[in-house]
Amino acid sequence: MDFIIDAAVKAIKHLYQIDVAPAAIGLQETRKEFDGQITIVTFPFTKFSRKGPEQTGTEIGEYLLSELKEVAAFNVVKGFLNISLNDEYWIGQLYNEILPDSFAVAKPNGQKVMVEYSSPNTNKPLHLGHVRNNLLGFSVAQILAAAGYEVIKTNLVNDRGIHICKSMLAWQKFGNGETPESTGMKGDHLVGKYYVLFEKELRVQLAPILDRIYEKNDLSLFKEGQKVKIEALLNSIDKLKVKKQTTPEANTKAIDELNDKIGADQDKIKEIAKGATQLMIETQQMLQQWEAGDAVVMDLWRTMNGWVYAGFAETYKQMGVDFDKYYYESNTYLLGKDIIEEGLEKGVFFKKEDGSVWIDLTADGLDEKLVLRSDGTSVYITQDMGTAQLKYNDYHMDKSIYVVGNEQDYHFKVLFLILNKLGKAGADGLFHLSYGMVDLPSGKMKSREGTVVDADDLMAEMETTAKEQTEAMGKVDGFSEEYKLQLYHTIGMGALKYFLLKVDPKKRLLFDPNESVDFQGHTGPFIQYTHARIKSVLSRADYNAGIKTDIAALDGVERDLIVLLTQFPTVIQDAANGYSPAIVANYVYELAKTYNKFYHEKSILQAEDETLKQFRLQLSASSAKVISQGMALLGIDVPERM
RNA sequence: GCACUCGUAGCUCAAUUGGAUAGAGCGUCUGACUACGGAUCAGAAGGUUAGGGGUUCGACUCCCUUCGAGUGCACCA
Repeated sequence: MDFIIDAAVKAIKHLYQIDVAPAAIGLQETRKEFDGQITIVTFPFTKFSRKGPEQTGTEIGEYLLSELKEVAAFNVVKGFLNISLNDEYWIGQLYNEILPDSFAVAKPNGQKVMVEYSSPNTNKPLHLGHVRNNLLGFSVAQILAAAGYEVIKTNLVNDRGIHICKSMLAWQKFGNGETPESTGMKGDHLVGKYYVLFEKELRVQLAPILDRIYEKNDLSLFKEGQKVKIEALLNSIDKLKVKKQTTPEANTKAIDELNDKIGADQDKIKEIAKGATQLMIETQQMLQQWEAGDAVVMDLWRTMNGWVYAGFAETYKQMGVDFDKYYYESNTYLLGKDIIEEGLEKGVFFKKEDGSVWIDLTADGLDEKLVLRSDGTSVYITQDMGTAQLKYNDYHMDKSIYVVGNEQDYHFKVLFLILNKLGKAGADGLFHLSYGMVDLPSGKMKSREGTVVDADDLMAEMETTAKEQTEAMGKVDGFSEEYKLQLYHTIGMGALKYFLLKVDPKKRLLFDPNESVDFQGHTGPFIQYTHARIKSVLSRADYNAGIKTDIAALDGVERDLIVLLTQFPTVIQDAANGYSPAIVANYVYELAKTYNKFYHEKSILQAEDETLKQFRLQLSASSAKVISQGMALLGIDVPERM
């Protein structure tokens, strides 16, 4: 559409003697209720023309009509100049742009981008939240690649730390030597089982300790500093309880708030008290042994992580995601200390009396943030600084995307700010793709309350539902068993992936496990069905992509379809710029819907003459191609038959 | 308490980043060719865009404010 923008710039120069930037010409699609395909908003130019928006629009319109052979007509409604391009132009678009294999294949833009996603902990299986993360990360990587970037997909595996030790300890104590082989369980689920067992046992051990705190006021188990904290919390709780009693019962809101605060304080006490359980003491010891490289612990760690990796590999395969590079925290958790030195020298960080190192971000509207403990060990953000440096050293990428939930917004704000202040190469290209949590109707998923939706279970259920739906429609007669299995997977995953990706990543997402994901309407299977139907028509016809037919005029739906198809490359760029698969998802749906309308209104195989038939076949084939490519950007396959 | 994010039809989501009479799907109701696949298509009903104020030729979009929801505020990761 650049030629219209250029012409509009010339029109304004010619008519009003003003130079406007091409970007100032806001082209948009003409809304369905008006004639035309392209619209220019003329309000911004009235200050140059010193005329009303209608007259300005008319003047520009007349200029375009006389200067551009592609412009067939125009009309002006208020400040909107609606332009109709002639059918010859649109038909030319189909043959010269859309039909060739080069359509929507971006030239390499010479830029490298890293997309880090998934990044699981190795102590339990993946759940629905991870599914959103994985699908988003994979799709964004596909979109960026289609937009011309060289993409590196990475997975930063959190394979060490206290949570893995919990699973390890529980297995040691209660496992009786169980293995994935001996139980037939998937490795990640087996390890997760022991994590749950750990938490269960921990609660048992915690009860008497809490009893001593609340009932007997006995704090002898705790160190001085902890005692002070607990006493302060107990005090706070007492005050809140008094306040609660003096609050009228009718004021339910105030009561709820007080209860929340009491609950929060009690949780804090619980956290401290956990540290006094035998189980946590042993877990801490195990972590120290791990850090010291104790042979037995290391061996167990390697074994159990191995189980988990085998399990994850299966889940990733089902999900259809993959990675170019794995980073492991066991290798990176000590990184970042040299950056601390560097920051101190540059005066970006400062050291407190106890030896801890901080950065003052109050000038940027944030807080003071600890970057190194007083004992000289790293914290989370120290590692991340080091890992960012490591990644950059490995790839020298222009951009680096972190696909991480929005609960870590603050962390990444701080991390990027620090790297910027340190003047690190690549710091400008850092981006946190922050996505919303997946909520259940009951609220947030909580592993402790057993309300998590397991990724493997979910995918299996989707396949089962796909099978039931397909069989109920009696459409699988004559399909081989092998093809059917493949098909159920394609449809089930298509429904799930589309459901999760059609929503703007930033927004939180509601998932109701009791209400199965739809297969009709604005869904993946709807789009897959459209594709299969086109393929069915094509296979019945002697379709030839090469023949250029001589169509004189287009009908409304046909033109709409071509207009939509021409937008595909722009959609890819927009989605890449916004890191949003939702843009692609909504576009492909719009395309499928428009195709279905065309399909119902126009006969293809029984077209009036052979020329028209070939043309409609070409239009159909183009639609199938774009649907298939668009869905591939979402990581969704489209079947030939379903 | 402080900070950030969000609030659009009964439900789940759009709205070309400040543009036209706010659009889809599900659900509800009505209808569709003896032709290419009915997981489809056509139509109806459904809205004070949470409330109020402001900026603008123009506001779902930007600013202020009230209400409501979520998240974050560890020498955890």
